[in-house]
Formats: sequence, C-alpha cells, structure tokens
Amino acid sequence: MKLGIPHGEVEAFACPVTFTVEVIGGKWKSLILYHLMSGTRRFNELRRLMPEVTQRMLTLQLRELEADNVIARKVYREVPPKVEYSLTPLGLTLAPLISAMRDWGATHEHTILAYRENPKSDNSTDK
Amino acid sequence: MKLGIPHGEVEAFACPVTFTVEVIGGKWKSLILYHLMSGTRRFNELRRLMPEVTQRMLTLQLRELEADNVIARKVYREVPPKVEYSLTPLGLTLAPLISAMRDWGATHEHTILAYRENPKSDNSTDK
DNA sequence: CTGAATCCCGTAGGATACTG
DNA sequence: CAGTATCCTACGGGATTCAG
Repeated sequence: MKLGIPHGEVEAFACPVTFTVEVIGGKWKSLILYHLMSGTRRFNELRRLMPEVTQRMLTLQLRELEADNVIARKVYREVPPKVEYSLTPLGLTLAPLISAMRDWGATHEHTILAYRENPKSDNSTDK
Repeated sequence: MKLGIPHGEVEAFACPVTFTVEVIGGKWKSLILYHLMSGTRRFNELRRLMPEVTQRMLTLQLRELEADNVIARKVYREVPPKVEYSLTPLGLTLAPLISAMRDWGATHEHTILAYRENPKSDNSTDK
C-alpha cells in the first residue's frame, strides 16, 4: 500500500503505526498472514482458503509481503510446478498482532454488526 | 472499507481477521485511533497531529469509525463550534491492538526499510 | 472552527483469458 | 499448478470552494 512518501526515500515515517499499516494494510495481507501462521501453504491452498480473493490480487499481495521480507516464497522446479509460501522470522513477529486482530474480531463482530443495523439514536442527551 | 458482503446482510464474515480489517483497515483509521488513545481530541487538533491527512479524508474516516461505535463524537453548540472525538468503550478494546502495531512498527521499521533498499539476491540456494 | 459540496484523478482491485 | 496479461471500473483520496 503506497503512502505519500516520495519513492526511493528512506525516510522515517511520521508514526510507527503508519508504517505498520503500510506493511500489513493491504486489503488481504492480514488474512494471508493469518493463514500462513498455521504453516507453509501452497498457492492454490491459499486460494481455497480465501475464495473471495482473486488470483491476481493474491499474487500481488503475496509479492508485496515478500518484498518486505515478511513472507518467503520457495519455488520447486518440478512438473507440475509447486510454490510454497511461509512466514519469515520477521513475519513470525507479526503473529501476535494478527492473532489479536482475529480475537478482537471474533469478540466484537456480533456487537458491531448489530450496532450497524440499529445505531444509537439518543444523541438527544447532547442537545 | 467495503468488502464483498451484500449490503444490509448481517452475515458472519469468513474470518474474524477480515472483519477487524474492515473496522480499522482504512488508510488512516489506525492512526486516528492511536491519537485518540491519549485522550479526547478536537477536530483541528487531529488535523495538526496528522498533517498528511486531508480534511475531507479525516472527516470521512472519523464518520466510519463513529458508525462502528468505535469513537464518539460530541458536538458543543457554541460559537465558535467545538467538536470532540474520543474512544468509546468498544474503541478502548482496540487500544492493545493499536499499541502492538505501534510497537511492531517502531521495532522493525528500520530493518524493513533497509531490506527494501537492498533485497536479498541469494535465491541461488534454491536453484 | 468544523465541517459539507464539488470536481477530479490515480490506482487498488475485480473479471477474464492465456501460458510455462 | 501457479502464475502473467489485459481490460475495466469503483472508490480512495486530493484540491478547492462554500457554509453554519
């Protein structure tokens, strides 16, 4: 995910939070990392785990994660081809974060979905 | 951030991770939450804390967070107007997550930026 | 001061087809 | 099997102006 930082500039980000968002902030990156937390996965394995992601987007996001050294891509020169993706040591350090995201979502998903359906209308207290 | 779920459908997401991404996955949402963790902030206060965010985007993302009951918006009917944003109890539960993002970024930012400049070229081990 | 309203654009992301 | 290669569109996001 590109931010407003000039290309090729090794410049400190305004805030570390912003940097983290840049690394795992893609639409599918967190989910990819989550599925890799349980072990090495082949390309089509990931596709099956995430049916909503198109093949193209999966490839792109995998490449971005690879470019940040968060995941490793290992190609087996066989027929048929085989490619395995796994977390790098750096990627492993993200595991607690991804787990926290999963836990938070599991805990509050229901409440938030309900709130969206029926938001509080009692702003009257302010008036 | 919209995902491929039909509007108005209170349907469980494929994975809680995806849901969390939807809530805090906007380009600036995590950063907004981070700044609200240190206390209530006025609109222009947030603008000053995040100069790269345009006024329009700040407003939009604040509204989305509000719609998910993650932040609260309190309007003081004065002249000049005054609006305060703060974390709701639900938003507070995100604090550990945001902190973890900040810590991770602070810890690994340098390494990753360096890696981007000079990625490993020794894929030769596989061949 | 805190927005809303417009206008505009780049690109993230989707659908589909083709390939080593 | 694991991708490219195109094509296309929606929306994220910027700049500017107007308003209560």
